[in-house]
Amino acid sequence: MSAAVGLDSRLTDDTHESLRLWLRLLTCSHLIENHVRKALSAQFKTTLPRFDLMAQLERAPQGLQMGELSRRMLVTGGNITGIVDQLERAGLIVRTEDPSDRRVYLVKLTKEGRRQFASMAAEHESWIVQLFAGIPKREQRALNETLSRLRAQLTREKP
Amino acid sequence: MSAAVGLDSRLTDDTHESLRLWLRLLTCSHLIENHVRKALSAQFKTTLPRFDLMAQLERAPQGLQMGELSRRMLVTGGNITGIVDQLERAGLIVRTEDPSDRRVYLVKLTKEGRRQFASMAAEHESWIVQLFAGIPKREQRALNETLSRLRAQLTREKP
DNA sequence: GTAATTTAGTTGATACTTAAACTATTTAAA
DNA sequence: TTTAAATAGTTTAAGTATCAACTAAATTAC
Repeated sequence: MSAAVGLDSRLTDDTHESLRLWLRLLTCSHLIENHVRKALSAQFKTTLPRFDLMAQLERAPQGLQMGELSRRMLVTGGNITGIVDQLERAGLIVRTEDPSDRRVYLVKLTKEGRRQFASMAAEHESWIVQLFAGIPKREQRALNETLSRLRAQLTREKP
Repeated sequence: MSAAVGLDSRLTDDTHESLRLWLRLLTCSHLIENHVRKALSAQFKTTLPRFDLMAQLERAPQGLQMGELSRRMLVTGGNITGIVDQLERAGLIVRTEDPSDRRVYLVKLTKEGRRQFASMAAEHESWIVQLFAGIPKREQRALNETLSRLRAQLTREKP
């Protein structure tokens, strides 16, 4: 392959569509992530990974195993251990033992965790709505539909 | 890490469109990022940030300042210092002094850096094309167009 | 022309992340 | 049943990331 290609600026017409798309996707993700991270830090003195983990638990009131958190958040298990440790130390979540399988923890939000998450989630949603405000709902739906198919494809038939 | 359910499972219909869109965007980014990171590690014993930094330099043969790398890669300056240190130690890039402004370094690829990047870039592009293979070109163009507008919006009127 | 401010880059502390090696438990096989 | 294999979670080392505090150099203001 002769023409070496760059990451996001100076892309010419002959550049493959997919590569350009990937770079835009990555750029948009980083921009939004950076915005949300700063806002979470400024307004709630917390971090994005902690917020994400609490969001997972909020949606699973029965609790989630460490491995399930790892799969849902797309990060490795060791990572989950660290974040859970911190949130547990802060009293926002608890590891519950499973009597039927002693290798397993069921992680759940505490009452205080649910309370704090509720106030953060409302703010978080309004930030996101703001950030996407310039994109018409119709287009957002189309984007959503395509990304949904992309995601299905990316998770299919893996090692 | 295994094939994952993803960040956006179990969302109900009443969830706002923008929030759902954001979670899908993030999930797709992470899935592709994870794939590329593993491939870079397995085939070239390198990392995504190092590859990204070299890609920036490949497109700027005149060299880039540390601060310009920071802005383009959407990461903080201290981070750039660390990655540049490593790539320089490996002989793939060099810090060049700018006689007209002694605070500044101009960072450039070495000959060996260009050589290594060329072989990685070709592979990288083929991975990306593969990952997007199931999305029709027409849709990729539409997605690209929307993301381009989103990006413009997200970067407008900032600090 | 000197002082104050801004800009470029680095450093240090802390947190996030991966991969690989590890412990403990459960399941399957012999 | 004893052993082997698989699974759940943790630990460790190294890389990546932020932010805030720092040094050095260039600009601006007076």
